[in-house]
Amino acid sequence: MDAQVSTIPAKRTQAERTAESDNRMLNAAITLLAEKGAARTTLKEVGEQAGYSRGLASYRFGNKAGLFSFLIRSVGEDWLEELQSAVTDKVGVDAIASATDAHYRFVSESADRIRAFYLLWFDSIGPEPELREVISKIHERRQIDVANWITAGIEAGKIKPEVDVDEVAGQFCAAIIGIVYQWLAMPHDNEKIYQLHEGLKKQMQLALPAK
Amino acid sequence: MDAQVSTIPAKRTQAERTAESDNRMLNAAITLLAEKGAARTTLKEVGEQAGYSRGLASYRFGNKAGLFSFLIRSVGEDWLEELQSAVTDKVGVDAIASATDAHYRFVSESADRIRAFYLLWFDSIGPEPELREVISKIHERRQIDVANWITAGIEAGKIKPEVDVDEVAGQFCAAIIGIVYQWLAMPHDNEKIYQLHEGLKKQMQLALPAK
DNA sequence: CCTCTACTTGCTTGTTGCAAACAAGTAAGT
DNA sequence: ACTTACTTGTTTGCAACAAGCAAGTAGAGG
Repeated sequence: MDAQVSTIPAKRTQAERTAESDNRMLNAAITLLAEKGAARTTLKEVGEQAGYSRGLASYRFGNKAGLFSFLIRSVGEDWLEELQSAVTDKVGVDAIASATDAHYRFVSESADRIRAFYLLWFDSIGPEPELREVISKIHERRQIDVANWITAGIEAGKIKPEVDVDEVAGQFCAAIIGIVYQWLAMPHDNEKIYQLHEGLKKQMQLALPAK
Repeated sequence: MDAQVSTIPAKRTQAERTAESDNRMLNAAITLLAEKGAARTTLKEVGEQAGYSRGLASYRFGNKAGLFSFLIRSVGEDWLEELQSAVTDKVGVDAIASATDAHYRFVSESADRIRAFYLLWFDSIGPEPELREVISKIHERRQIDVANWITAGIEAGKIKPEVDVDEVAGQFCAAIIGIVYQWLAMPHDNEKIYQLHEGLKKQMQLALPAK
């Protein structure tokens, strides 16, 4: 039931203690989410699987939404950066193609982190405002990133300046969400997920014609 | 708390009784779902708001998943037909444009039915197999409908025969899901939802070039 | 510089309330 | 009479909170 013990320095500062318990619980939550979904993941199990008591997750995060928003924040930051760094200094269609490829790679290697993250993403819609705000922020930032890639492409003279940047960026983000949905709904059908990413790249080429 | 009483014929057949309680509970569930989301909707409230006892929803549907899959089945059937009937006998890009317009219309009039339906749609991903099957069927059927519109367009000589029908159909369905996500996530921002539907129509025109 | 003591903070255990699920009963229709 | 719709009683399990215990921190007297 319990996890790694490894080297316990016997004497740790309070900050180290919480940092470790936070981390352990985060990992436990990710595993449980990927395994059983949000509804069937209990705070009790999170605490226990992290090697603590049934009550710790409750105590630390207040409630399920607290834990989940902590998770989204942690994973979300990394995730945005990972996508950005896949793009490096590319612009326009190239940037979007690289991001799409990277997205497919991450998703098809099926890391529990990503799965848990997107699960919460979908779990949080509906009129529960607790996670909504955190997630909205990530959506905004993602769409801004995409819009910037496009405008950079225009400024580099690689894309017709007439295109409606925000519209295409919105279209791209919506399509990614749709693809992720399919991925979560049918995790086995990798072929389809690949096809959807490829198709999206083609679509973006059409939507962002060269000058 | 309780709803319409209207004309109670005092003497009803058993079939009529269940039909009515089913209906009342369905409506109660739709209202509650749209109001509080899936997690906070309780079987107890569904029964009581429908004008029955706290236990009836449990008894009738077995469990939450039972109620939800009943709801998805009921609403899903109508919903597919409504979309199909908006297309009537159009083919190709026209059919897709009509369906997209209809989708926008339904969504922006914000009927609780549609909202509850799509809420469950997103709620059901993750490793809970109970609703997955029902929803997968609807996805399949929707994608087949779209593919048929496209092939009909090809056969009518309005679309280049080289297009990958399944790929474009998949792309369209994914995009719709992404749009619905945005709609549920930010119900106020109607302008954006309109823009996304319009953008999707444009994208489809590009993806389905005339012969 | 040590260390004893007061305190703060991390974590656990006890308890309450509520919903899901099921069982057993009552009432309405056949 | 008996079958089917519905209700009420009961169990189980989780979330949420409160109160207590234990580990770590700081500050004054030696």
